[in-house]
Order: sequence, then C-alpha cells, then structure tokens
Amino acid sequence: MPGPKAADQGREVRGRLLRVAAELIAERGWSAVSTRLLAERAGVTPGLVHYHFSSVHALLTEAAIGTMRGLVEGLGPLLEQAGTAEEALDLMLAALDEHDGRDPMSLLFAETYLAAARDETLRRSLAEVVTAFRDRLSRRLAAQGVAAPDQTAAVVAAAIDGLMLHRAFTPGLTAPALAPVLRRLLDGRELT
Amino acid sequence: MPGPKAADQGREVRGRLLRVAAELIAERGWSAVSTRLLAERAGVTPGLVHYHFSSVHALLTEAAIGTMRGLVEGLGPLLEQAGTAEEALDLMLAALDEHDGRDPMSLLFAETYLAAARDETLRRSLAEVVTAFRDRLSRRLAAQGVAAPDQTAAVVAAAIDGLMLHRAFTPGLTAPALAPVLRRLLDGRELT
DNA sequence: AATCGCCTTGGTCAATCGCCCAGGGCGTAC
DNA sequence: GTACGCCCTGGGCGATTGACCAAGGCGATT
Repeated sequence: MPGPKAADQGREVRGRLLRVAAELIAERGWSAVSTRLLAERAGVTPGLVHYHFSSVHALLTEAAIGTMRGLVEGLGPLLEQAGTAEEALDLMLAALDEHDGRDPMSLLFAETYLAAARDETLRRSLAEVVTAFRDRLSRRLAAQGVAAPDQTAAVVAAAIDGLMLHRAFTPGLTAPALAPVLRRLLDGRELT
Repeated sequence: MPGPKAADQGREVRGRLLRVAAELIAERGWSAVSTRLLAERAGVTPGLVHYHFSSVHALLTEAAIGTMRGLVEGLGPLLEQAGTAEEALDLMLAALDEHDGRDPMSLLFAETYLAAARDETLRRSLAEVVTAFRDRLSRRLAAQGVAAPDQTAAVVAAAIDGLMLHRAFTPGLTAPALAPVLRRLLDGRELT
C-alpha cells in the first residue's frame, strides 16, 4: 500500500493545481491556459496535470465551478442574516464594490459564463450553483413581502453581474450611486 | 495605378474577413480564431489576412467593435421613437427575447466584454459605444421624467446584459415574466 | 505594348499545443 | 527483504499556431 503520506501529498498537489487553474483562467483566459503553464506555476512537471486530471478542460471545469460554488456558498449565509430586503441588496452591492470588472474574480465569472455557453456539462453545474443562490435570495425577498420574488431575484442577480461587467470599461458605477435605483426593484411590496 | 476594380475587390475581401471574424469569435471564442480558419471560411488563402490587417488581434478587435457599433446604432433610433419610458423598456426586452445567451450575438457580446477587460484599446472603443447607447437611453428616460436617469439607464443596460448571460443556463427568463419587475425601475417618476 | 502597383497565392519558420508513456523514487504491507 | 502501488519526472509525439515572404496575376496608366 502506498500509505497515507503519499496520498496526502497527492491531494495537496491536486488542490494546488485547481487553485492555480482558477488564477490562470482569470489571468489569461480559459483557452489560453496550457498544461505547461499550469505545471510551471504550480511548481510541478507537465506530466502531473494529466495524472491528476483526465484533461486540461476537465481541470479548468472543476476549478471554475469549485471557485464559483465557494463564492456563492460564502455569500449565502450572509444573505440569511440580513434583516430587511434592503439590507440584502446592500450586501450584494457591497460585494459588487469589491470588484472592478477586471479583477481576477470578475474575469473568472465572465470566463466561466462564456465557457458554460459552449459546454453542456459546465452549463449544468453552473446552473445548479446560480439557481441555488437565486432561490436563496428569492426566499429572502419573499419573506420580506416583495412581490414576484423569483423574478425580482433573477433581475437583481443579473443586474449585479451585468454591472460587474460594465464596470470594466465604464467609470462611475459605484454602489452608493446605484443603490437608490436598485431599491426600486424592491417596491411593489405587499402588505403584511 | 492599380485601378478602382482591384481596390474594390480588396475592400470587399476585407469586409468579408471582418464578417467572418465576427462569426468565428462567437462560434469558437476570441482566442480560438486562427489565421487559417479565417482564410478558409472567407474563401481566401491565409496570407491575405496579414495583408489586410496588421495582426489577427487587430482584425478581431475591428470586427467586434464594428458589429457592436452596428447593433447599437440600429437600436438607438428605435429608442428615440418610443413614446413612453415603458415602451423604451419593452423595446429592449424585445431585443433581449431574440437572444438565448448562446446565440452568435450573445456570445460576441460576452467575448468582446471579456477581451476588452484585457485590452486597453478595445476597452476604450467599447466604452465609447456603450456610453453612447446609455446616454441615449438616459435622455429618453429623463424626457419622461424618470428620476436619476443616468443611473437608471446604467442599471437597465446592465440588467439586460446580465439577463442575456443568465439565459444561457437558466430557463424561464422570458420578457413577459420580467417586464413587471423591470418596470419598477421606472418608478420614482417626478411630476410634470 | 510596356510598365506599374495593388491584390493574392501557397508554402516555410520557430514556437507551442494536448496528450502520452517508460521509468525512477519511496513509503507501506506481506 | 521483497514486492506492491501511488506519486511524480521529463522527454517525445503529431498537430496547430501567428507571422512572414518571394513570386505571380491582372487591370489601369502611360
């Protein structure tokens, strides 16, 4: 038997490759990430990439989905703590304000969306992650009496993503400036 | 002198390369468009690409910006004709409904956004095109008495783009379902 | 008819790509 | 102490990449 020590090291390297892959997707773009670049950045030899993963594409897919899932699962609980729907919206705007559309996380988002449009498997996984988040937001809005919570959540999530993209080349899209407008989406409140 | 006939043919080929480039960006992705693929699809030999354009990247940039500009300049006048702000919004939703997030135009949009995030020149050009459209929408909203027209236009434009992306992997984001929610953005109307 | 210059050809160049594989290192179990 | 199995190395395969260039076609001008 190979013993747990070797297995641990293997898992560590595998995880490092996943992290490096996420970095490189954002840095160079999905299709510009190569076996050799991954190996060099992770401090291993090229052969290892195809030992731990069936293909570069499979590695990129797992890295992208894993990162997105981690991000969404980190934001979800915060959403639950928000008292009012306005606080939930402010929370998302605060998250938006941390990205300028050209930072690694924004680019990974965009790259993953784009790759998902062309890859069936990735599309399913991404749909799962995004839908989970949107449902969470929808329930939060519904609890606050916002009308049409599903559609509202969809529009809010899409608007945040779209704003993230637009910030890459348009100045002035700051959270304080946009908050009053986005709050209008929470109108149509039903009486409790 | 080479005569106008040869020059006309040259311009025709150049234009064909631009159209083919836009198709291929959407089809395969920005960085997967190769000299030989372009030439084959356009019915010419590879050498021609570098005769008409300084590099493949320059060709892609011109093709992407040109297509985006054409689309925006086609939608702009329609915006002007819209009587009310609601009609303007419906117009954009109708445009959204023609795309499912995986059609050529959606993919070209996303690819261009992503490429712009990494390229200074493309970013400037794209900013110009998008800002022009948003200003047009903003003026339309202002004329209708919508409060904070600049910010509202920015949110509407970003929401439409975001929804286009999300439709690639999420069903049910149809215009009729979303229209009531998006109309809330037009609230905060001042009295005339 | 001779000449000029733009448009077009098709092949070559070094570099890089994903993927593969034979073999070495090494800790564990028999 | 021998054999096993996992982790990892590093070079090699054919294919493809962007860019480049010498040469020819061909209509317009002189």
